[in-house]
Amino acid sequence: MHSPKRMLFLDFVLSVFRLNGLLISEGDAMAEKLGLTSARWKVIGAIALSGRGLTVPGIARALGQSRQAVQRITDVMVSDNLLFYQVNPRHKRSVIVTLTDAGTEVYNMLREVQDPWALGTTEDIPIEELESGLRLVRRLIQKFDK
Amino acid sequence: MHSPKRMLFLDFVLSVFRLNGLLISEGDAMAEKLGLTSARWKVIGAIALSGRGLTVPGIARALGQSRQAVQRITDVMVSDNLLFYQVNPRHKRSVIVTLTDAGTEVYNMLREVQDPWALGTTEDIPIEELESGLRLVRRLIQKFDK
DNA sequence: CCAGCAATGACAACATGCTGACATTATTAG
DNA sequence: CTAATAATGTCAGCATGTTGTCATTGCTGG
Repeated sequence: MHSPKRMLFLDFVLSVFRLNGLLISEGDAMAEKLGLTSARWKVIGAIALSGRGLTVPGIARALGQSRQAVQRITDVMVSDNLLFYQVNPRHKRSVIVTLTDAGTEVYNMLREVQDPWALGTTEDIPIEELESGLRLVRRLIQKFDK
Repeated sequence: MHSPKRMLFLDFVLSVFRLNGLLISEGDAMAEKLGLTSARWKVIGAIALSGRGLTVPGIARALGQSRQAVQRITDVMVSDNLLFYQVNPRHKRSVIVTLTDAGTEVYNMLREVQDPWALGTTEDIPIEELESGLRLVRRLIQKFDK
């Protein structure tokens, strides 16, 4: 009934909600100096990590979000000259979202803030704990993401 | 530079974002049959766990959210007869949010769905992994929540 | 006591996410 | 090849969260 595992898991779930909110705050604080928000560096990050460029639905799939939500963000970022829409030879309508030079520069500046933050945050946490935590989170993601 | 720990942590952060979205979807799916949303069972849960009743800012503090966000949810839930505002003898304006009988019933029905879900989700995950994952998440929360 | 500070409710503006619906373009099955 | 299906862009509506502001209430240090 009140099995320890059940209580433990619900505690874990609520803690993930809480951590999620705090991480977004942290991200917003870091991105603020660069005129970004956490939603925007998610998009920049997804494109940068892809190497090439991604379509809007491609970014959405990478981030696990709806394509409509991503579209709204990319439209604004194109207005802000961080991204541009490149003609897609493989699809007449679905353009490829690419980083402009300004976007690449912002991404690099972001990393100069983000990297020390990541290292500072984890300096007193053994790498094994991080690995095992990531494994758990991934496992749960896989379980829910069908 | 590209230290393994840094990459690991960023991976962890992005995975937490992803898991957060999936958990909200799971919560919405479970709560839907009861006419709730995940935002609302967070509020119901916070009140139920408190035993007595909580003020709106009290719920917000428990959930780590802004009091305005909670106020909006509780206002709707009072309209839906799940909650009611009880006069607070200790504060002329800040009422105490309490579960109605209907609200209590919904909370109990929710648990009948949620408990099997929690057990099913974790059936193939050792309790030690859950404990260590929770410890990590808590540690990060404490680090960011000042 | 009371003057200043903190907490609260109320309202507004905004950012971010979701879903639904529709038309258009791609892909696939037959 | 063609018809059905899937993917995409676009627009709309809505839920949930944030911050800011202001008036009111409560608390606290002199």
